[in-house]
Amino acid sequence: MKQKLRLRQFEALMAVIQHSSVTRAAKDLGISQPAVSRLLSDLGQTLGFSLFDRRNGQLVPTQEVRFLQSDIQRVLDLMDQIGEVSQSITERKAGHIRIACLPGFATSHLPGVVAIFLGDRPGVSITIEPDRPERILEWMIDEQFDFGITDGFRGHSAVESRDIDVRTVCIFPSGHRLEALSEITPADLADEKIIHTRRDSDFFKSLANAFFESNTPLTTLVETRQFTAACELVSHGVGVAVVSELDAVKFANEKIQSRPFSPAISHRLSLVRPTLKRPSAVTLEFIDAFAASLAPYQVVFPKGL
Amino acid sequence: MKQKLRLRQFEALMAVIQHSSVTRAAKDLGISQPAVSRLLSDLGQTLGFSLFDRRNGQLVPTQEVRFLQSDIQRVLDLMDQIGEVSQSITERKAGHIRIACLPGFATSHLPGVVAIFLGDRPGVSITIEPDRPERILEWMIDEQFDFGITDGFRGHSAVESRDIDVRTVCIFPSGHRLEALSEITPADLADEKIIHTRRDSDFFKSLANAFFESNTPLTTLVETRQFTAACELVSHGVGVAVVSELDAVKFANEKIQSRPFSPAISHRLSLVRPTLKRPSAVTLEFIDAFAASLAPYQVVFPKGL
DNA sequence: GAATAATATAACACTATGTTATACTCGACC
DNA sequence: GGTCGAGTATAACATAGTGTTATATTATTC
Repeated sequence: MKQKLRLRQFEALMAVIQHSSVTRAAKDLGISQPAVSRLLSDLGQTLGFSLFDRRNGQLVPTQEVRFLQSDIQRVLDLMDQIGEVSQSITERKAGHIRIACLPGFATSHLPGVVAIFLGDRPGVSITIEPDRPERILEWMIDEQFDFGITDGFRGHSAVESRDIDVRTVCIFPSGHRLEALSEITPADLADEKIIHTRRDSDFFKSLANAFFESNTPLTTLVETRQFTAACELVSHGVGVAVVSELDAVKFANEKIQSRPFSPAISHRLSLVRPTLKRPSAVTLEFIDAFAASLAPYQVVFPKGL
Repeated sequence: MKQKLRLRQFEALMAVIQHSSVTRAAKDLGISQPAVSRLLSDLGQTLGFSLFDRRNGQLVPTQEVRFLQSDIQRVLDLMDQIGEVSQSITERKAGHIRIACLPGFATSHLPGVVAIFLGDRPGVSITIEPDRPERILEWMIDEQFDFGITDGFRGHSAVESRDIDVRTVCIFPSGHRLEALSEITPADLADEKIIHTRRDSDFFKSLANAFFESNTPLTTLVETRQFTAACELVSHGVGVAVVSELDAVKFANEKIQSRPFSPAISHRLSLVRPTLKRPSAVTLEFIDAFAASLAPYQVVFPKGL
């Protein structure tokens, strides 16, 4: 017999083994007895050996069948599992998201968002890969990741982005004379050594421009890539800095103080993903969840703008 | 969609993933392109999400599909495996045989037969369980074993047996005065202390009868259940014995000699199996192979009997 | 924008799987 | 031994899954 093995036949077989009776198996499967009867005889033909022996009116599986039984059960279980997983996927309860982000996010803001997101979705898993913006951009273009969190993004045809401007604040060590002020301007920082981001970064340019506009010289103390590093330095009393409010709140403790900076300078984050690659539903949900998590820190533009 | 997941759809899916093209997948599966096309769309409907994205004319599986891919592949592999195993079973190349036997067989004659039998059948496995005849009989009745090798079997409705009479020989230590004889009679053993099997065994009764007929007293030295033990004792020079030729040849070495015994006494072995339980094809093959292996030791009855 | 290739859709054929009706098989019981 | 009933197999037919060919639609390429 060149017939193919069919799942339905296996289902019938296992049901009959379980119930030792074609009639009961049929009832269990919710179909008629003759249907089961034929499924079995077809299967027997295909396999080439008899499946059951009668013994006092009971059907007992032959040794050959018992030999195959565990494999057959495994197939049926796997099929069920696939069904369940695909169900989870459509309900956005399963899937995998690969996230590339700036190092600062990997350690501070992102984990909290991820934890909440996964809490409700037992089947979802997430990979987080922190690196420099240039590398994140590459990864998006290569479609190696589903979602990226970066800054200084200039746009790219293969990358779709959604920009979020986050408020920034001036931070300084506790007990500093600036503590007396409720808002800090460049002029207030005239005599301070400043920790700031790289000179080629957009954020530095905005900052430098603010100082230039108020005719205040900007004295560099440390130049760093990351706001986190700046916060760390300030908390050790090394100097003052203007950083994203997002980072400032993570570092808020007795050693560090923050005040709004005027003129308001925003730090532009870009939530990016590969344009051409169709994102999975969970990925989109995650991006939304992440964007929402940033809302409290987001710059609210005046309506007129 | 309440549709059921079908194997054929999975086959189509994997083929398309492999070839990145519906047309090539169809060619690979040996069916028409529209058939594959519909299998995919049906599967997509059932699963509830799209399966592929087009990219430069290539079809790339969505993340959801990749998430399920390994499970799907496993199902297909398992189905193949089941097909192959069942093929092996019908070709008598796979299965399992549970053998219960007398302890003597487990160590001497049986392993050789098993080794040759398995050599030609890579998928077959065998369990050997040595024990006393009473236990072997129980196991047959309970159908816990497929095949038993025993002696002193009296018949039982639930057990089918095939008796084989094995020649017996008289064994004695090398250098013994019996070495001079070409055949040994009870009279020759009149002054010997004899190692023999239990008094309630059939074999002992035949032996005792032979002595009785020739008016020779039978002096017991050791009473043992097993021929193997008797051989062992004889090889240590303890005494003489009449044992199955089967055991005698295994112990044939410089320390031990054997001669035919007259009158000829046979040792009746019974190859047994559960009557009601339909034996697997490999089991029957094995029983035949085992019976054949005993042929050289079997008593040839005169035609007139 | 036309030509070509790939894929989807339509209409239909055959097989798997379901149905109901009915015949067979076997142990229980008189 | 004959009858009964339970369980199972077979027959005849309906429906859904899976195949076909023909054709429309869509994507890619020049």
